Amino acid sequence: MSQHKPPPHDAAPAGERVRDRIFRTARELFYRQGIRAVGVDAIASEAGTNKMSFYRSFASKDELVAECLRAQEDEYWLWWNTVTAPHAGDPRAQIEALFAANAERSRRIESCGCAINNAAVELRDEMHPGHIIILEHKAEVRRRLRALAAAAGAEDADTLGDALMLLLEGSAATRLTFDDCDSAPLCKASAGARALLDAYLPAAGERAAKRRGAA
Amino acid sequence: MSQHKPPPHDAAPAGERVRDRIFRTARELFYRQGIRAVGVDAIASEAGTNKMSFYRSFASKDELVAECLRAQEDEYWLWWNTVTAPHAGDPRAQIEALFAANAERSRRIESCGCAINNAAVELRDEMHPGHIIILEHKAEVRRRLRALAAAAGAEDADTLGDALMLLLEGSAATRLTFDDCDSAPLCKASAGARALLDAYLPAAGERAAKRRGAA
DNA sequence: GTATAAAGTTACCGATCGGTAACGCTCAAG
DNA sequence: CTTGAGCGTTACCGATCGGTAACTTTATAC
Repeated sequence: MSQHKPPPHDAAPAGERVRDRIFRTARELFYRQGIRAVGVDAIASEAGTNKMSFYRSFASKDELVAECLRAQEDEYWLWWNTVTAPHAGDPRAQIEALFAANAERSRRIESCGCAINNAAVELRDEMHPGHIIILEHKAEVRRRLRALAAAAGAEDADTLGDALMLLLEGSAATRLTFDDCDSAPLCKASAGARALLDAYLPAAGERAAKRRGAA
Repeated sequence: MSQHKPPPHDAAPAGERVRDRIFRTARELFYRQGIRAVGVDAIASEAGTNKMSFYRSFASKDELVAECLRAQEDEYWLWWNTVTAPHAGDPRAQIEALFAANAERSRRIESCGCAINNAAVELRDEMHPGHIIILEHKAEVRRRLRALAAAAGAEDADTLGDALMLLLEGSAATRLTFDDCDSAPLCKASAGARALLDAYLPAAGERAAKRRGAA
């Protein structure tokens, strides 16, 4: 009985602390099965430990949830910045790159839509520590999309930015109800975004006409 | 001790049976607080009765949830048909009417987005009796939007239909995270839909250009 | 008035929930 | 070698969950 754990859990970074294992496991389970559907017992045992170790690392389940949401937000902006960086100075290209990357990511089988939107559905209590994180994150997404629309020279940047956001959020929202990744509605989000950009960016009119004429 | 109940619950249709009261109360609570957040005890007592009467009318909570989803779907198509009927024969007008009515409804303070999408987030278990209802409902929404796009003469009807669906679903999804009804992103869904229609309906090109020129 | 169905009432079940107490082991730093 | 942090283990708590048994009361129909 020298070694009790024949690393039963998927690829764990070397030297990963118990807290990190719990955290990673919790994010995975919350995302795949829902926050309310996963108890702390399930998280702990799936992470190869037990409830006591859980509560040595986290004050409560609610606090863990909030921390998961913060991590989700950080990763999201990291993703956002990575996707847009190659097109610095070209706001339209940045928007199109966001939609392309979003489609690519959302189409993956493991995708269950937007973790933060899903959390918004499950955490209706405004006193939940994760509530404010959700609101602020979505407000920032909106702000950035509107800013991109303005930078691209849109006549009505706020309308364009909001419409783009609806396409993005719609992509995430429909992900759970259309499991065939290759024919889901979200595959058309990029096309929709392009049409919106053509409609709202003054210099894009002729380009759109040309493309339509060629098709 | 002649009368125990001084009608403590909001406007109840005369002669409403206990089962109907429970059902109406459950739909309301599920929608406002979430399905998993509401127990059968809470439903029963909020409906002015108790758990035993609940289980005399419903086989289980899961079956009640499924029945709520079926009712939600019925009401949705009733709404849809009512909104589109005045514009029979004019698919584009029907689409625009759907977006206008959707915005009007979603902007109401009591709105918590799409009950069926919210259920999809909470009921991840594919064995739940409500799961199939959700999938079929969304598939039908998609089918109808694509059909409307085709009837309107869109070059790529499936893409237009799907893009419109993303706008609609995005409107619902963002409802929970933007509580200011008058400035929420969903207020721009109609404008986005119009731009998409202009882009995909061949005869609409000049109309859009004229509108943009006049603006 | 009586039969019958609908609904209220109390008490209970096993399971699970989030969360805690107390103890023992291991391993690395000093 | 000692100390202490980190972690595993077992047992437990009160609350709530979905669901049921058995009995009583009320209202309706004939």
